[in-house]
Amino acid sequence: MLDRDTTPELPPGTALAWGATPPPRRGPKPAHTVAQIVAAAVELADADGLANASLPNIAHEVGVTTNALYRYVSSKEELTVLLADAGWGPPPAGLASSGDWRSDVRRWTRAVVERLLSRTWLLDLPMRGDPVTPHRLAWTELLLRACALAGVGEEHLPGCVTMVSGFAHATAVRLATPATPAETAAVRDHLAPHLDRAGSVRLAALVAGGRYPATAEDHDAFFAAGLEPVLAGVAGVAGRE
Amino acid sequence: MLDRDTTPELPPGTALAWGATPPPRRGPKPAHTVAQIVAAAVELADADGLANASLPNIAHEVGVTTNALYRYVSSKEELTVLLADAGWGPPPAGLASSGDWRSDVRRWTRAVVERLLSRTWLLDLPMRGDPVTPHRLAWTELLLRACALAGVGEEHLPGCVTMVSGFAHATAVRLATPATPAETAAVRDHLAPHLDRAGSVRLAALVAGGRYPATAEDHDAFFAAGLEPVLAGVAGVAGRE
DNA sequence: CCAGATCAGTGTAAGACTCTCACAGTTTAC
DNA sequence: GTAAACTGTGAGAGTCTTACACTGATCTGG
Repeated sequence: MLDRDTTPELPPGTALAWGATPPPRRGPKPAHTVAQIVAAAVELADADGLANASLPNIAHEVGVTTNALYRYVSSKEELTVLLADAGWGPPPAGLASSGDWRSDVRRWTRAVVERLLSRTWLLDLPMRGDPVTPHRLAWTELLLRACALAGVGEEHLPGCVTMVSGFAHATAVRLATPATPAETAAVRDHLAPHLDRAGSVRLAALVAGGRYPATAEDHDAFFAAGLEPVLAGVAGVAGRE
Repeated sequence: MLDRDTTPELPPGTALAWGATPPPRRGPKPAHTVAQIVAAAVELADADGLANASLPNIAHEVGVTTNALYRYVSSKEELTVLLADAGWGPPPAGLASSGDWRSDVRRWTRAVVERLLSRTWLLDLPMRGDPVTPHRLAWTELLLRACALAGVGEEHLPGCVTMVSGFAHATAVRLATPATPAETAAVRDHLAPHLDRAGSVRLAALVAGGRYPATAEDHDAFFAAGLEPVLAGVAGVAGRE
């Protein structure tokens, strides 16, 4: 039972994520650090998915007993928060503003999708509330700047952030499980009669047109086409301030 | 090991979700149905979150042994797919088109957010790929119609759907854990110095202005403000066909 | 038409996991 | 030297899943 929580009002893990280090205390010095533990967890998740980042596995990787981890982290939930922030990591250096807000938003969204697709276990992490950890906030800050550069006013900034990041997340979710051609065909054949019967004319048209679900090939096309309404949305609230 | 899978190419649970019933077979008739099991799971999740919908709990609720469930469902994953579709349920009847596409999109988005906030365990379900279950597709069909009514062309329909539903999902995620005033204040006080030090001027301004994170009071304002760029985005790709 | 082989539904039991807590031993700082 | 903290051992209450025996209903062969 970890008792070093200096600010119990904060969501779990928040203080630790910002590098809060309690003042030196009495007993023997810790043989490891929270950063080491989180790094091990990231490695395990990268290797074999989120379920692989279990406390026993992490402990084995670090070289301690499962229980020793509870000296560094008060619960699995807290470690999950740290894992999420570490999994996102800092935004790529190339995301600095180019002066063209459309390019900024486009590159930001692409970077998010790429990160989520290269670390699909980030999609499995339970997320609630607003991001309050350093890396995730760094990503948000960049998006905020891009929107502000476009001329979006204060009252529409949160909305634009929610729209753009929501689109990025939804795109990653859709592309995260690349369907094999056989699967796609099976789904199509299975769905078509049901859709007709249910009167889902729009869906039926998309399925018949092969646009739904998107196959792995047209990742880029899907992304680019989806980005257009997003950019139009930002521009829409930016113009009429 | 359930062997009744008629179309193994389909994602797990898909066939069952559409009510696939294998032809009558030899042994004793099942004492229960998949629908009963899923209903019990929904009830448990509604009562105490997704973790409460465990196989032992579901089995207890239904009145059988844990293992008997494996005669109806081949794995927990498959049951999770069914649980997701049942949790969404059919879209409310009031979502039929009003003739005004803006109203349609607005009401659709609001309905999604409301459903997600009244069943926050839907946010905990692992989601990948495109929805292929009946209720979720019914929701999508309605959104597609609203976008088509706005004049969005075929090539932009998937993008608009992704944008709008992504926004709805992201909004629900942000509002799902209502922060107490004390928590909000604690986060604010804790974050402010870090943001200044990191040069996150935009975030610092939002935090200082009290707009970030949103408190429980301004759910509606947050939602309404966020919806504006979304509607502008749909309008943006609808006009220039 | 009836007997019996065949398979499905169920219960009991057990395996390999998970996260968490309690206790004793050891090490460090006050 | 005392008090506190790190670590290991042990254990408990869960999770999902598989294997095996038993009962019961259907289909097949005579």
